[in-house]
Amino acid sequence: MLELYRQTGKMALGSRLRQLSETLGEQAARAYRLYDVAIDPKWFPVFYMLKSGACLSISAIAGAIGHSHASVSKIVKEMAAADIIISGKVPGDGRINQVCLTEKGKQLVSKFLLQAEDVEAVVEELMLASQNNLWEAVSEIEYLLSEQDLYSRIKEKYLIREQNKIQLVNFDAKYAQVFHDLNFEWIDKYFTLEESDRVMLDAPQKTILDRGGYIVIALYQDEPVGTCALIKHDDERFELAKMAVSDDAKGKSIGFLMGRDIIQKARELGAERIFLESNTRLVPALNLYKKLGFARVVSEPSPYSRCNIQMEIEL
Amino acid sequence: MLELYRQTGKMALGSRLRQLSETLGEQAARAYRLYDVAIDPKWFPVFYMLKSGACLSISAIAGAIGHSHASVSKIVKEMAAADIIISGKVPGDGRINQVCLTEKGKQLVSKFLLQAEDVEAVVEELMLASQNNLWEAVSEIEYLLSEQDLYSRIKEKYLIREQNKIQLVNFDAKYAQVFHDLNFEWIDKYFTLEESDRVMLDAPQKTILDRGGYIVIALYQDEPVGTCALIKHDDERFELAKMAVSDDAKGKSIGFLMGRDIIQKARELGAERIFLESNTRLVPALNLYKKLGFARVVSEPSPYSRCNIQMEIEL
DNA sequence: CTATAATCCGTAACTGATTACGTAACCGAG
DNA sequence: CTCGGTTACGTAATCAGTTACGGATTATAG
Repeated sequence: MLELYRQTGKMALGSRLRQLSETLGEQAARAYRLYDVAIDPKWFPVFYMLKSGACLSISAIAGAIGHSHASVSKIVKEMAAADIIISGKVPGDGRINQVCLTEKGKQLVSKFLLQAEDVEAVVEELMLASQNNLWEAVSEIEYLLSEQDLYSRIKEKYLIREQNKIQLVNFDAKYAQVFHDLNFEWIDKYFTLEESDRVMLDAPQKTILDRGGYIVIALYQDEPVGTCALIKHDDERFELAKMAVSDDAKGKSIGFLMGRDIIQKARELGAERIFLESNTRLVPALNLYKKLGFARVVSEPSPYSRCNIQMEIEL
Repeated sequence: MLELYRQTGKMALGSRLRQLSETLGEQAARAYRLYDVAIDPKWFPVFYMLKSGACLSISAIAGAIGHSHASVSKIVKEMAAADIIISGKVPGDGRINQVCLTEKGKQLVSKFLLQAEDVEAVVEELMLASQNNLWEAVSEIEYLLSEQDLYSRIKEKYLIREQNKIQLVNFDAKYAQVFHDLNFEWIDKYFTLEESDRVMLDAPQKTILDRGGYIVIALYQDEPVGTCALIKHDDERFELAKMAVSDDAKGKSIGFLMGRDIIQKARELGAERIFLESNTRLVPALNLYKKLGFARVVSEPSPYSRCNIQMEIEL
């Protein structure tokens, strides 16, 4: 088993912890039988919460010991059957099931504390004999995870890996079909294609590039999955348009990368500002534009009927 | 929850580890969904064992990954249903179910390794950010427990606690009944009471103490639970006899403590050796005598018919 | 050579937790 | 004062493992 851990590496941390906790639990359970305290080890956390004599509600206990309320509910039922605790409604709030130790339960407390003391001492000795304190190590990891959870830490690595799969390349005749299809797809999905769309999608070379514009194609694992165009209106004023990403490749920041590239290109071409036209229905797109630095402006009506918002960025 | 741990102390180590491992497992599972590797996280250990392309038996895998064979059997069934592995009989041994990756399974390996790499990196970073390395801490604890398990470590503490509940006191008239009953009980259980027994049990003062002997009574939580007598035969030669411990109090080394006390007393009385008579059926008793330093001797036949062995210790 | 023990595996039942869901009680705004 | 939303709780189903048991096959001892 140690051999497995050597092979799998730290990925197996979770299952290794589980295994250790099981070993500990099992051996501790054996040891508890030495002391004649008739408490099932799984009752311990609940017992601990009540040992001072206070009465608590099911969910208060659950919250304190980090179990679900359902779990506490079951444990409480068992302990009540063993006559260690008594539970019942409390006048103040009819929903609450209040749980208290019985006399028998209170008598167990001192015995319980003795065995707790012994276990505590043993664990303490194990820690002292270690270079790395397990208890502290767990605390530290818990703290680190509270700052940023494991999921988002892994996701960061994942995103870096994904970004390396993305390449931005210049438009080329071989991407003409993709340029058409990706844009047709989303326009057709949300709106209806207009004549000006058709012209541009059919002949990007003539309508965009030959007029001093620029088109970037995003490749994901060498497959074209995104397009974005920079259309020249005059020497200072360019338009960002025809931003499209295939559904399969959404969520990989491809739009952001293309947008950044377009802005960079506009600067090179000597533009002073870029504007774009969009629709308030396209919330994710608007967020992307905002992230890229575009701000809303009011200006002349668009040639496209689908557009009800304009944004602009000063370079 | 952290509050609970502060209260319960290290006793909760096991459940704390379990909780951490659950958090890790759950978040990792979420993260794994990012990568499109259609492997259930619980399959990972099995997958890891097979990833090199080797074929293994169910129990070989179970042994290597530290699961029960039943668990591996279930996982293998699931993985086979997902077409990741294939299992079947092997000519050599008809009992064995050999498990191998399918082509589809083999294709998953490289993808799997990528995600493993990311998780590995994240966990590694967590460790580096900690003062106490969790991974190493677990290793150290596992090593310490392999030397002496948690159970026997706790038992040691328990025994010390128990020994403090044991007191040895001199015989007194108020213990006459106990002296009689405890000895009667065990003699009657294994053998039949003889006349010489009866005399001694009925009148220990006259037959033992007044003739220069000694009787020790062991108290457990202030209740008499053990007796042992030192009978004077002549100035140099004493006999250890009437060693009895109540069934309730067995397993607490009470016999050993009384024996040691008797030997000490014999030294004080100027004895040169102590002998005892017993029966080979009483194996635990013989072990105790050996532990006290007695060695087997052959000598004159005993006045008690139940005795078939003599032991002696030189002082 | 045969009887017994050991090994390998699968199924079933159990365990200690969880999530899902339904019900009853409470709360706050109209 | 009632009506939707929230809270407290219990029951049921689920989950990932376990132990228990039994059947088939192999190894071993007499």
